[in-house]
Amino acid sequence: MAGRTARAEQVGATRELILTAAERLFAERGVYTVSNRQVSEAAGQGNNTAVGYHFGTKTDLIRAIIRKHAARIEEIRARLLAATGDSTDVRDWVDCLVRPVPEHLGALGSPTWYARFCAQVMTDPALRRVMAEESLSSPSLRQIVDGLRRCLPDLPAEVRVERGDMARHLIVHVCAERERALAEHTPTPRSNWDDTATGLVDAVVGMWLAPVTPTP
Amino acid sequence: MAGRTARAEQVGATRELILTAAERLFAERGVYTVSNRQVSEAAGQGNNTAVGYHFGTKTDLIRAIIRKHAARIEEIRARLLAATGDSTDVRDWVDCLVRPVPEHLGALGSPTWYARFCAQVMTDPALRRVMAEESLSSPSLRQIVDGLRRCLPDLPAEVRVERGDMARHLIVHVCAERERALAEHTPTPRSNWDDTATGLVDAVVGMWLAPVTPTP
DNA sequence: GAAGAATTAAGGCAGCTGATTGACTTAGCT
DNA sequence: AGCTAAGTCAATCAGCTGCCTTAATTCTTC
Repeated sequence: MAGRTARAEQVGATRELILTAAERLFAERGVYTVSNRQVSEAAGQGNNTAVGYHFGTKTDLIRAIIRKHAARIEEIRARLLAATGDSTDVRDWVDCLVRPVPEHLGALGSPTWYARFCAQVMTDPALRRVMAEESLSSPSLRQIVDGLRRCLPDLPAEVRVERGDMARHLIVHVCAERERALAEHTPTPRSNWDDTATGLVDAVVGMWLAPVTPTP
Repeated sequence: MAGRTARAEQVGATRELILTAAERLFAERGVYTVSNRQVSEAAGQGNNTAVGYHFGTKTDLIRAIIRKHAARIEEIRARLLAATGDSTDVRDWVDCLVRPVPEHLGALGSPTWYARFCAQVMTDPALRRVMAEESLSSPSLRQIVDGLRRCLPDLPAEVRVERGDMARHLIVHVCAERERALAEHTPTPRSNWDDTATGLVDAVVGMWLAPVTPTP
């Protein structure tokens, strides 16, 4: 099993090239306007069908991109979760919920494409299922939901899921917006990903603590 | 000019059929997976190229769909704006910002497709420009931004634009989410569009009033 | 070291796309 | 009534798509 280096490494490198090229093209031009051929070419593969060979369909490729980042993000979330313990401060749990994504983007170094990619996948009527499946497989997310529920026992269950959805959308789209601004050299409200996360946490905490107007 | 009825009415009806069919297909299957041909057929036009004839490119068709709804939404916003006057209550201005969209969707009657359509257009790297152009042409939106600024004079300018962006994304995606749930007969957090708007306003007001953590 | 498998390359195929074109139908004007 | 122009239809075009097939290359394993 010592001989797995040479070949397997080459294959892994090719896969990585394809994943990176795909993520970039998808983010910049849109998931549906970019063909598997173009991805293969952009990855430097003379092979027309490199994507098909290594990943299968475009949906499989997208799933692979998500998984690649999910691992890192999950690590960060687990770390923050450990630090939070059994806090009863809403902000601690919102930190766990919000910070992993911008922190991951910051760690990637400029420029990044993943947030714009995610925003598209989350919004597309066909692809949103893929993203949902991959997200649901994270046990740490469930822990955060539980933690928030314990902090806010009086909040009606429907409002909790409503505001959870809002937070999800907010995280992804604010990061995507900043990513786009960076790519286009447009001014951004915050000067780095860490401050972006802070602004996001401020807003999400405010949202979550907001009083609920009763509806008849 | 009295004789404009017969022919012009037919044409207007055909255009309307195409717009409705396109909006529905785009929302359900995705803007890029639906071809102009399929739109023409779904609109009952034996003509392959009805979309091209009446609207031009797909982008032009999308712009026409946006304009069609924008007029109604603008009316509602103007009405709410008049009622708000020169209030100094944040919630009044957030009402003006948030309620037009869900109220418009409610007035359309179930099922609707526009919110899902908008979510896609807003997120796509190429189409987002179209949506931005159409939105910027609304003077009443600028009034609301001004009103909010007067209510929150101590909020840093960057945080104001940041939270304005957040509100924009929240409105569209929460409405899209509810629309999707209605279409799939999945339970929704709120039982009608009016309550959805209330939940959205609660959250956006909380977000806007949230304290700002200083960043070095 | 040679047989064999995995990977990459290259070309070809049917199907669909947007866009153009010309023929046909119908409304509105004189 | 007859002409013009707008609207509708159907066929066609080149270009691109995903997918399949067939070499060529490279590494593994016996």
